[in-house]
Amino acid sequence: MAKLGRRFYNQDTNQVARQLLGKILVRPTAAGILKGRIVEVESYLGKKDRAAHVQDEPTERTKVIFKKAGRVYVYLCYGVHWQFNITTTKDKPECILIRALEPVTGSEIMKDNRAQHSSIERERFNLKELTNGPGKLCQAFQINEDLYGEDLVNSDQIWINHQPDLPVDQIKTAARVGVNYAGSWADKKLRFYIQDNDFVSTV
DNA sequence: GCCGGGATCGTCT
DNA sequence: GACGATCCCGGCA
Repeated sequence: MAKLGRRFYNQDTNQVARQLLGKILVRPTAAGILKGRIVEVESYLGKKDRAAHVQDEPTERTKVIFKKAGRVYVYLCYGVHWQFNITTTKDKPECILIRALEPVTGSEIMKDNRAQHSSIERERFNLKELTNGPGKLCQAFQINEDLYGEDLVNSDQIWINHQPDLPVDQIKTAARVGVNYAGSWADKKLRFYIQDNDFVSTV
């Protein structure tokens, strides 16, 4: 299955967000290859978006968002959890947070990875708990600061494979999670997820 | 089952 | 010096 190219990431951010649903994230690791179907994402729309990280000028943390589309933006949340984002649109500092995946290949390795980061015993993880949240999927897929700035178009460490676009009636929209402080931007329907999918973090 | 709070630290004010 | 784009555990029902 073909790797998504620059043109895909260079579209309008909400368009990329919708089209990412159903696509396959591929992550080769030392223990084996991991694949997951993207089932939930959020758009962050640049300087005007009060929930977004970008300010007027790039900072050490946010500089990759200002570069060309299709790069990996990772950051540490609450001092504990990594969050995985993909940059879009070559002219705007916008990105998409990947909030949930459905395991496709390598779920036993994902279980190892999750157990390594937590005090929970390996056998207590069921399939659903491996990747149904932004911090969880980063544990399962070994996504951390090492991948900051990786180019999904050229990287051999992480990329996304094409799949047919989903029918629009399977895509649900909602307010984003955890951004109540963002004033009028808190209520905007910038979260997109696959209807009735078991791996979506919250409905 | 549901709810409340603690962990933990990089980033920006 | 304050604050999260979260996760997990414990307490209570």
